[in-house]
Amino acid sequence: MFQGASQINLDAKGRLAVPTRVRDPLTQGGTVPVVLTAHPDKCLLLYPVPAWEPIRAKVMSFPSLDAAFNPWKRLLVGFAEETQLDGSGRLLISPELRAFAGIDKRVMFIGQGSYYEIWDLERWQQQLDRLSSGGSPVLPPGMENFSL
Amino acid sequence: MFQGASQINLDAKGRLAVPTRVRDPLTQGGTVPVVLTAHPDKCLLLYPVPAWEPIRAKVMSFPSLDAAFNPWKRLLVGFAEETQLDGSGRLLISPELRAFAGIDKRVMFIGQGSYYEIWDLERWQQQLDRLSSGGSPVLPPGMENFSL
DNA sequence: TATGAATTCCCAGTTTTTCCCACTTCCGCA
DNA sequence: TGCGGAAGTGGGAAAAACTGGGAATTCATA
Repeated sequence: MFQGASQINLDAKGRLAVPTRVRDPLTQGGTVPVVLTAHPDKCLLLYPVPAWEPIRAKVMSFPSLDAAFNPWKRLLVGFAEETQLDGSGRLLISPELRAFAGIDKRVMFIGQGSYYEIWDLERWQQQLDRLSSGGSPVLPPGMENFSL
Repeated sequence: MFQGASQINLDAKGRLAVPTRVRDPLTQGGTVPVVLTAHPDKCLLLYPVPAWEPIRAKVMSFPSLDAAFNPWKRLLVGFAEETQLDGSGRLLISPELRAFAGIDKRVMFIGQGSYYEIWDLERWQQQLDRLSSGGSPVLPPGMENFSL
C-alpha cells in the first residue's frame, strides 16, 4: 500500500532518486523490476512488475478493431517501459516519458495505493488548484454520499 | 511482448534505425524477416513475419462480396511489404508507406504487444491530445470499471 | 552492349548510454 | 558536540549504439 508525497529533483541526466523508504516496498529489496508508463492526466505511473502484469493483460485483451480502445492501449502499453533502479536507487526516466509528462527537473512523487504517480511539480500544483478553487468540486457519480 | 515508446529520426535515405533493445525480440536475432503495413489511423504496423501470417490469412478469408471488408483488405494486405533490417539494424520504409502515414523525418515508434506502430511524430501528438484534452477522457463501453 | 541511375551493403567517426565510483550532506547516536 | 553511517548528488570512463557516407552491384534505358 503506497502512500505519501515527496518533492524530488531530477539530475542533469534525467535520473530520479526514489525516496529510501519506498525502495524496499517497491522492489522487494531489489529483486523485483518496475514499470513506468503514462496516464491521460499527463503524469507517469510507477508499478512493481507483478502489479502491472494483470493491468497490461487487461488492456491487451481489448478488441483491437474497436477504435475507442486504441488510444488507451497506445498510452498504457505504448509508453510502458520495464526498468530497474540503479546502484544508488535512482530511476532513469526516458526522454519520451519526460516529454509526455512535461517533466524537466522538479517532480512530485505521490503514493496511490498499488502504484506511484510522478508529476511535474508545476502541473501538480495546477491540478491541486483546480480542485480547490473551483468553488465546490464536481463530485463524480457514486461519491455524493461519501463521508470523510 | 512489445512495449515502450521511442522517438526516432529517419535519415536522408528514408531509413529508420530500430532501437537496439527491440531488434532481437523483433527478429529473433536476425533470423526472422518483418512485415510493414498500413493502419486506418494513418500509422504503420510492424510485425515479425510469423506473427503476421495468421493475421494476413484471417483478412484474406473475409468474404470479398461484403463491401465493409474491402477497405480493410486493401489497407492491410495491399500495403504489406516483407523486408529485413540492414546490417546496422535499420528498416527501409518505402515512399508509398511514408506518404500514407505522413512520415518525413521525425517518427514515434510504439510497442503494442504483438506488433509495433510507427507514427509521424506530429500526428502521434495530435492523437494523444485527443485522449487527454477533453477534460475527462472518454471511456468506451466495457471500460467504465477499469481500475489502474 | 554500354552508360547512367538507383539501390544495397558495409565501414568508420561521433554521439549517447550505462555502469560505477567518490564526494558531500544529513541524520542518529554516543 | 563530535563521530559514524547512510543517503543524496555529481561526475567520469568504458562500452554500445546511432549517423552518415562511400563503394559496389543491380537494374533500366538508350
